Amino acid sequence: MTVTATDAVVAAAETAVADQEPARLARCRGPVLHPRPTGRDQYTISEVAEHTGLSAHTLRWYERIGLMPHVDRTHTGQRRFSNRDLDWLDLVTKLRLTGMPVADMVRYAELVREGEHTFAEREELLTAHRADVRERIAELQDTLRVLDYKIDAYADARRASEGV
Amino acid sequence: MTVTATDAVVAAAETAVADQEPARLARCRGPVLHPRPTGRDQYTISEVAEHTGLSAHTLRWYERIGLMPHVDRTHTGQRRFSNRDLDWLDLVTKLRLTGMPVADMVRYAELVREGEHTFAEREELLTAHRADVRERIAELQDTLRVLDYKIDAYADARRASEGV
DNA sequence: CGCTTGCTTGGAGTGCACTCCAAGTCTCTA
DNA sequence: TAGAGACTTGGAGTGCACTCCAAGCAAGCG
Repeated sequence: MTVTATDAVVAAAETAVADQEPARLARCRGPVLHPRPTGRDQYTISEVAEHTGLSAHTLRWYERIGLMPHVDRTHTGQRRFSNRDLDWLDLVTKLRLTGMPVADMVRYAELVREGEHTFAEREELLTAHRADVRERIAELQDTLRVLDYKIDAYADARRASEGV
Repeated sequence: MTVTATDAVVAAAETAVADQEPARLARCRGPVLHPRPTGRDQYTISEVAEHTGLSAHTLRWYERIGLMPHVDRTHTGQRRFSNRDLDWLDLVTKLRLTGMPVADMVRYAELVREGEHTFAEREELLTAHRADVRERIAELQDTLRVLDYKIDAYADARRASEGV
């Protein structure tokens, strides 16, 4: 497989998001547990597992079902993940945490592999998922109100019985 | 099974949340699709399925695994759900939508059956779940930012190619 | 009375997303 | 160079939350 100009453009687009993300979101999180070592572009499967929190099993399974772009191999066939692979896994992990079905992520991965002419469909897919995510946030906040109410009720009951 | 004073108190506490909820949350939703008919306290399983969006299979299964309080039966053994059952199902549905495992909901149902002395543990259980929900909202909002960024990028690409 | 439709049960089946296994190969450290 | 430990594969197994099935009972209608 050769790397075409189109591939490069797509890859750049794909990578840009992950690249700019840590900076934007840094304030939301504590220190990253397993910072990516700088100046390296080769990771064993267990290093990637450690870094992403996915199991090595899951990483192999992702590759089997077409959710990973082709991962480099050593001359003896062992996987060597690149920083770009890690970027991709960061995105996949985010989408997974927001409940996107694996089948949809595989579809998205296919579109990415197919090149630039799938931009429109990718945008559609992500837009649909964004609507989902927004709905789910609303549901969660809905439930949060109920939880607050009930927890308050139980706390009141506790205080009343302790205070007597 | 007799209804004790404790049961009544607990039931009132359980019901209160569901009762006050539609009013509070009405602004967030369109018209309710299947409003509960007034002046009725007897529903067949298919009516409840229609109302809650759960399947009749699922309702029977909820009862089997102890997620429903005992449901009344006709003299021939058919289920007749009460308004209180519907209130309970509303809560269960909310908790389920926010990803509470069924096992945890069953545990909560048990605590409710056991009476007032389990208030503290119920509060704990709900508080733990609330923390979960908050974390998940944060995750979703995190991903929302990434989605916005990527969708924008694709939209820009589309506009650029159309505008040339 | 027969027909249709709805309800009952325990148990089996489904789909998703992993998760593990067995048997063999490779890499690293002493 | 020997041994520990990490890596490989296809396929089987797991856990969750339903989802359906078969066989039978019950209610309402023409």
